[in-house]
Amino acid sequence: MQKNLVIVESPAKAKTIEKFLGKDFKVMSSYGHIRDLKKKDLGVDLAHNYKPLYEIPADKKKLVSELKSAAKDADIVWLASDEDREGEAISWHLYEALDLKNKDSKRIAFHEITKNAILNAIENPREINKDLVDAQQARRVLDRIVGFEVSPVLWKKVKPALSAGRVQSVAVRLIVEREREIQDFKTEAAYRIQAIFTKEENGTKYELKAELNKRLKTKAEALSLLEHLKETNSYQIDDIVTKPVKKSPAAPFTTSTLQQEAARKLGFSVSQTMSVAQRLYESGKITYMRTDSVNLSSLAINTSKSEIESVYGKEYSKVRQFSTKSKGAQEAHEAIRPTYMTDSKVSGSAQEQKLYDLIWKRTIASQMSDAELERTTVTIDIANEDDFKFVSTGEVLKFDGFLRVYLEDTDDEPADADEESLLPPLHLKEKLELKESTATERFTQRPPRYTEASLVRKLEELGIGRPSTYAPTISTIQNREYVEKSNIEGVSREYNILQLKKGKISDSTKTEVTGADKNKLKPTDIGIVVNDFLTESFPSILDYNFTATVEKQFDNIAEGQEEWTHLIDTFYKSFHPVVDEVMNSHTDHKIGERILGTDPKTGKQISVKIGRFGPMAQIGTQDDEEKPTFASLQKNQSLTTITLKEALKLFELPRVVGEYEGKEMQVAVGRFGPYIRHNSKFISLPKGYDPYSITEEEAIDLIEEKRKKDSEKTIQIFGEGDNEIQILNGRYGPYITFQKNNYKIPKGTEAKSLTEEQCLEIIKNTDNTTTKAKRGTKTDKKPAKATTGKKTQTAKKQTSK
DNA sequence: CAGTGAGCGAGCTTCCGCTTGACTT
Repeated sequence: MQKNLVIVESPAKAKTIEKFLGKDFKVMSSYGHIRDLKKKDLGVDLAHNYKPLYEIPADKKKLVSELKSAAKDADIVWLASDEDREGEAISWHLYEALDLKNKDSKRIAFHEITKNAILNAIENPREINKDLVDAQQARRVLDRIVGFEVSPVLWKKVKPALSAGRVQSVAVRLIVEREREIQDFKTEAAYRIQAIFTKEENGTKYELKAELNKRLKTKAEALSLLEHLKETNSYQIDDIVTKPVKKSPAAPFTTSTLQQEAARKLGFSVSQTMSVAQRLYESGKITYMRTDSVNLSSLAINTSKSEIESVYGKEYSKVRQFSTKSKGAQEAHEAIRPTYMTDSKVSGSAQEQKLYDLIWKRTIASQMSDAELERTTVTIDIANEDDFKFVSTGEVLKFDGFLRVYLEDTDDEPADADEESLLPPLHLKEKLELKESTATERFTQRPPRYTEASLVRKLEELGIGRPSTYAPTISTIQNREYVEKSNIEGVSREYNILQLKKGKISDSTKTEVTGADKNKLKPTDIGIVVNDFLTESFPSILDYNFTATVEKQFDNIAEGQEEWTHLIDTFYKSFHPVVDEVMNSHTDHKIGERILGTDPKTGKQISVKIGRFGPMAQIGTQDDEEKPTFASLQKNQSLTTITLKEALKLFELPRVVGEYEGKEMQVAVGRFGPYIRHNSKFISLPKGYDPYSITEEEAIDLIEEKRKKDSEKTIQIFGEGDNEIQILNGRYGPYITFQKNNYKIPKGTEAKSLTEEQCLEIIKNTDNTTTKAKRGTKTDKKPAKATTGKKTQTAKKQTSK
């Protein structure tokens, strides 16, 4: 019907653009890429100069045929995907897949979604930039070759179904190396000397807090200083310096900075931030949320300016243009900002409102004046002492500027620096009285573990990964069980305090908790083993600069200075032989194996390594006549640190603790912790019970307790065996369970009064296709917990035998 | 949902970057 077909990447964008263009234009969306390398095998024809073998993925077939027929009907097809490497490739794939050779098709691009920008783009169409497309093909093919050649090496050498890649493997490396730094970190103690001085002026008493200009290494030094203070007790203000300080607002949000601030200020996970932002974007409240640009459109700058001037006054406004400094940024979009700067609040869920508020404030603040402070530094001289002085600083806010709206948080661990505050009136050469002085033993801080958001920041800094992949990458390395979010309990540590007060020096000890961590990324044994293997075998790929180096070469291709196949050829010729060599290299021990010693009972070798189901210990070797025996490591144990004694203990389980009702009670540790098995039922051991020492009586009590709880859970039971219908009390209220399916009880129905017939009715009326479909997708998808994958594997094995 | 695990078979797993979807016990 319409003469013109415009194709953009995102449906939300299509909707807005259609409004601007009027009825001669139909706007459709490609939903990102429409073609990709073959899903199976390498997808690159090595024998024919690395020809990429493209296919339309199954879930895109319908869309592509719709686009194709719409293109057929149109006079002109406008390819309006983003103006970056990936966007250019999307246009080219559309051109090829929709068969636009004999059609009038034009490539256009716009950075802002405004009527002017779009009309301007339509007046200035161009050809598809094949060099840029080739740069994308090089990127795509390189990633495929790396991923699909290195992963199989891991399957063979470490464990099936593992993965390696240009981005994920480096992300894991960062986390492993940080953990090593933490392990190797040696804390150093030093004494921090603080003092409180007093003075009087016009009948008012003032206090002044100050700190010694140096920390003292030993207790003896600290003590001798306090002794000196006690003896001389004479202090005078030596210097007062006041200077203005300016603070400037941070740039508007990119994907990465939004993820960081939402984590710090709102406690959102990286993926949570993205899905909330997606909803805000789809409802037209914010601009696109996957961007590496800090640029604001002139419209946004102007509306911010008038908003600031009307709400806060002219002196709060300062127009700023930010420039992107992150490596490899492609800047196809604007920064993340509110669509309408005049809306300081929006409707929606609590999360949406909070995230929007953050985005609004950050954007507004970025267009506001600097905050102006006055910082005063006072130096206090100690009589008969040349090396040491006390120093006190105070800050006065002269003009709040952008601070009125927004201050960026930092990731730094809470430092023990005092908050800088207002100083009392002070004069040069003035004498002060010492009220007290305290020497506190302080320790250097170990490096922090990465959070999801700080890992994203590091990856961005290294130019690794893209806004659209930060969240998925973090999921991948956790799904593969290379890293996990851990809660680490701290240990308590003593520290020493010396205090001079009223002419006496006291010495006391206090304790503090140190090393605790919550929700931080920590490598697993598999992560450590895989990382060490990869960094040794493929050092160039694991190099932190690998991406940055190849990005430069992609740029050369984009500028037409190099053939993309030439780059890939050079890479492959040096890379592939290494893969072959590593794959075929024979080692007499498995990757990551540690030999701990010999079993005192049998004299056989005890070792630990990664097995098919994760880290395990084993007695004996495959060369022994008898088969070796195995035991999984427990959750809190690690391949790298487990001792012979701890390993031997693992083989004491499962253990029979006794009998109850004529059936054995067996204790063991499973995936969900220690449990008792009795009459083929499982009962978890609550905290405080040790599977190695639990007694028969304790076990019986726990079984009885569990039975009591279960009976409270059950409301009614009908039938028996396969026809058993249970009405249970669940987390979300009562529900019916029948043949391993759960059914909702209609609102307003009393669960207790249901009859068997009514239950069957509910079961019959529940749309079974949806529950089945749900189950289908669940197994199709990546196993959320690794168990589904393992289950099918073992099941297959058994049937084949 | 808690067991498993060292060699005949057969075939599976895997990358990075663009996009959104359909779900609730």
